[in-house]
Amino acid sequence: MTQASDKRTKVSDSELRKFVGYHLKRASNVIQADLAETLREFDLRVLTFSALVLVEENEGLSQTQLAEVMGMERPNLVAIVDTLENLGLVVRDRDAADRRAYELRMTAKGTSVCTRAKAAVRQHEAALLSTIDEKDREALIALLAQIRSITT
Amino acid sequence: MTQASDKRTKVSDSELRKFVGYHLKRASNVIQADLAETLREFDLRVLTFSALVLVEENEGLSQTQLAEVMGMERPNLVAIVDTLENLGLVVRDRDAADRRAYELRMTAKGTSVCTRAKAAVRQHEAALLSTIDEKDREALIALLAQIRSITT
DNA sequence: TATTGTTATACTCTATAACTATA
DNA sequence: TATAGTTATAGAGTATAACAATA
Repeated sequence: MTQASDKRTKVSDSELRKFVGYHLKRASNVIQADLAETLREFDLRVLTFSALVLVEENEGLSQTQLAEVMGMERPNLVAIVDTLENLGLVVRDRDAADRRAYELRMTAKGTSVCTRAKAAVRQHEAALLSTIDEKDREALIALLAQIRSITT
Repeated sequence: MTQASDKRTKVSDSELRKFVGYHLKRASNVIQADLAETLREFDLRVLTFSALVLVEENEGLSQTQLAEVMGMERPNLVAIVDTLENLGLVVRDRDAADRRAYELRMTAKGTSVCTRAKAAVRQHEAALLSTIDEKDREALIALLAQIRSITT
């Protein structure tokens, strides 16, 4: 029997659809999966890409600062910075004023990869969200930013 | 030195904020964390809660059907159904017509827990999103559903 | 042959506790 | 003592390959 059983009319998720969290997670999964695929050609994951963009925009910041702005714990950042350093995209400079800390800086290659990766992500996201007009996209971002800013 | 260094003006994420995926992930993290906390008193995680609600709405469905509607691979569902069965919330009934498959059914306890958990989630979500009016919340859900439906 | 459920496995993301070296 | 980075570890979520039982 290759086809579905007769009793298998259809599976409904209408109860779950009442919850914003359900929609949020499913939508996030779609975008994250596309994002991960887009970044693969640069040997970047979503988190290493985010970290790279943040270092570029805030050169010299410490790992503690990076962890804070990324909303994650410091230990989880070590492997991310290790990866970026091993790829030759970022360097750890000892902070002369506080020798416990590092100042994270871009390499020339890091800046180049960052620019190209951002362009690729912009392009893929635009294609993926092409059915949503500019006004709705801005409204969506505003609502998501509002949710994110909830302290809990 | 307890306070921040002078050079630490502020860390900016304005570059990342250009991407919908960034906002989506951060917002999703906030809601999922609250959801997980809400479900803890019922010994449920986000995925076991989702599965429980889906079994209640579609009694007799198979694990393959459940995996499909949840958007995940079959192997990952085994532990979820195991957990629900161990909690006494769901039972695996052998399908008489196809003895390879199970029909997933609610227990009385499962129905009771499901009803109370859904109420708790509704309540926590309403409180969390209280600053977003009904119209915006519906617009948000519509946009998220549209993104989710992208096949990729 | 193909499908259902399963085991084994691996990768990613997230979190906490405890260590080291500096401050 | 307190902080920056680190190690070790654990819990979740997700994915693929391969197997036994059944179709």
